[in-house]
Amino acid sequence: MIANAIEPKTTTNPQQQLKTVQDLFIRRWGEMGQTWGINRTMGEIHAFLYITAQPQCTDDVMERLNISRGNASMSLRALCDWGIIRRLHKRGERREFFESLSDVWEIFSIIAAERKRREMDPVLETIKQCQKMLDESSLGKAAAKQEPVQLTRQRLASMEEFMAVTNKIFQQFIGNARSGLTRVVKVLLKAF
Amino acid sequence: MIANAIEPKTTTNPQQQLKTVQDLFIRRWGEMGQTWGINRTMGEIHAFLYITAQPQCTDDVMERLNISRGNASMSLRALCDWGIIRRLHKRGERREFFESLSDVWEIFSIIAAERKRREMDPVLETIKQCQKMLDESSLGKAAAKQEPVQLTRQRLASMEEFMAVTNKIFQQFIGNARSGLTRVVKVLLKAF
DNA sequence: ATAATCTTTCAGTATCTACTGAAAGGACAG
DNA sequence: CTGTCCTTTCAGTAGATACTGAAAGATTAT
Repeated sequence: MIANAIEPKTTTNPQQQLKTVQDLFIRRWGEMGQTWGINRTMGEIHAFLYITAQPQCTDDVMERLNISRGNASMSLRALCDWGIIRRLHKRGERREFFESLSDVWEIFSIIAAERKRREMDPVLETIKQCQKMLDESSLGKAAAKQEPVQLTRQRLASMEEFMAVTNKIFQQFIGNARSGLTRVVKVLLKAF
Repeated sequence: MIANAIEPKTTTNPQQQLKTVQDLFIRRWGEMGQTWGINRTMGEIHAFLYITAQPQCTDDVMERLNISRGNASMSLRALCDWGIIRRLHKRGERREFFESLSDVWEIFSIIAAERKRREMDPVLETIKQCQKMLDESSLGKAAAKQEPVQLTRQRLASMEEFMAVTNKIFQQFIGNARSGLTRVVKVLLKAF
């Protein structure tokens, strides 16, 4: 509230500067969100809650990001469903507030887990199904030996191996969310 | 070409079965592609080239996936630009053929590298810029100590640490594409 | 040169996704 | 119960993205 009167080094006031910085972050985070299964607006809302590090209500969000009430409501709910922000009731306040999880690693881990479930798991399942449909007992011995079948089976096998291994990495990461990223990385960096 | 005449175990013929299996894989891979910065059609084309493991020409792609010439042409070019499929000239053939990279780990590594470049790098840069705009020399000592500023600076710092570390992991993975995933994973699995 | 074969481009269109604003739905206060 | 304050829902619309098909551009054969 109190403007810093004697401060020759800057021309813009600190309040304004803080807002500018936050907006910078918000915009970038929103862009990034788009490619993470979270759309721009959801990304921006999350960024706003994260970067301010203070509970905000629906109107705060609407004002800051210039979005409609409906959009704010739906996006906030979606973020709650993801689990990367939380509802918060303030004593004596009628309206609801929202805050972001503070632990970045936890946030990332939640998103990673969801993406694994929605994207990788179905592919792995499909690959297994495909392999069954191409084995000898399904096709017959002679047919199973034809070149096109063999080639496809090989490709399926390589892909399965890759996915299985990637899945394990994900699980390790997700499972170790609490211990932070540092440990994982130390191990990795030492190994190479 | 030669149908397997005496094969009591299956009712559908092997050719048909192979196609069905491939289509299953193609559809799933296409869906997954959407969330990887590659749209459904591009994903499907890549899946088709990968799973058949044989060079295919533009008309093959159009026919198999029921898409227009224009779409096929543009998507194939985009996949070439990504570097996950390659053009291939056949002796005495006028038209061009395409084939997928065969090494899954290499494919993944190319995509990961591109995503890091397009998504993570800009965010890291923005964070650094934000931090500069909030340090004492920009805001003045008194202003820099205000609570909202402190909170934002903390959040920026946590995020930077996280991103820096994630970046390193990516680089390790990308840099070790040739050696395969297995090595990375063995290290990880042992560590926990 | 002309024709034949294949590829690329792009304006127009279809399809999908995100957003708005107004109306309906709680929840609490008096 | 009635009014106030806040949230949610959703039909309609705006905006973004993907796709088509036809025309123009290349390349090789004759």
